[in-house]
Amino acid sequence: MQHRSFADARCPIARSLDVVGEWWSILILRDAFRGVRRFDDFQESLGIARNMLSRRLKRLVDAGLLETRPYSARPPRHEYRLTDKGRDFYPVLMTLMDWGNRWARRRHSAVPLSRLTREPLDPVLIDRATGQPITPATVVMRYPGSGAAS
Amino acid sequence: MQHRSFADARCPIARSLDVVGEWWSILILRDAFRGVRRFDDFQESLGIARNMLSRRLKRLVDAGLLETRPYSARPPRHEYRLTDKGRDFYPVLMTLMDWGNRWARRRHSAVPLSRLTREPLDPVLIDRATGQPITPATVVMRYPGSGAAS
DNA sequence: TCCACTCAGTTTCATAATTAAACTCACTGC
DNA sequence: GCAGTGAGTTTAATTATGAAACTGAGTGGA
Repeated sequence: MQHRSFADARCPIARSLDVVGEWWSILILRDAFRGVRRFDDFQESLGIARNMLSRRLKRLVDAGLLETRPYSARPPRHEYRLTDKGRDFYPVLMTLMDWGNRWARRRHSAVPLSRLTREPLDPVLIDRATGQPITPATVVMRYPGSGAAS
Repeated sequence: MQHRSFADARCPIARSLDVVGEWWSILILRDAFRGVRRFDDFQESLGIARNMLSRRLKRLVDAGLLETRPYSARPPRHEYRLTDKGRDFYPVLMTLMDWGNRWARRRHSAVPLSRLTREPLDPVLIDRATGQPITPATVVMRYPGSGAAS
């Protein structure tokens, strides 16, 4: 039982997609951030086929974004929880959410608010060191063999 | 010729994935940001099957992230270019890239640098209004029916 | 003891998506 | 003419996905 791979080891985007690029994986992570932990709850929340859910969870656990934790010994039951690696995926979900709210708007949509101000969030990506916004114009890529290009 | 849909219209993440969640779509956008514009160049760069590339490009054009532009009338030829909607997808690619570089590291990997300092970027998501970092702890979601939850 | 129920899957089979390779079509340049 | 280019389609074989039924360890009640 393989999963497809984009296999361009030099590209960090391709490597990320190797782990989360399959159908459902990102929505499973979204649910995990919402607090969903159990097999049947994921299944009902997503409407995913049970065998697919089983595979995706396995993959996410193998990749280290989720971990299983027993919450009952008798009967033996466990739940799926985000690891640090999984929690660190949050910015991807937020930028996806923001893009969806900006460009694929619907009348009724979930909106992220600042916990402080209760105002809708306006997420911006900046560089921690310089404070500069990160845009195609402010970034150069450095590829394995030295140099730099846009 | 349908494409699958997650169909949860209230979730902006699901709506985004409706457009870019299929295999290859995100890597096509990545290549577009790198400057790739022509069918055969995408095909060679990605190693994608030509009929799949054709479908994905069509979908991305229909969804408004790419547009076709003739660059020669005789012979009739066109290229694919990012629209504003497509360019606005950049933060998703950057957060994916950052996650990949942090958690799926390889010896030789492309790394984004600040154009100013030529130092590796350390992308952080902040709220434009408050300047606060955006993390699960600083966000509450507002769902269509009023209230708020984590 | 028997029966119904829960959770977390697995199995089976039908349907849909993806791939590789070959083919099309409108040109150009020799 | 004839080979070559760019941008795709078509076809047939391979994979992935989905729906529904089934499994297995255990609980709780009659």
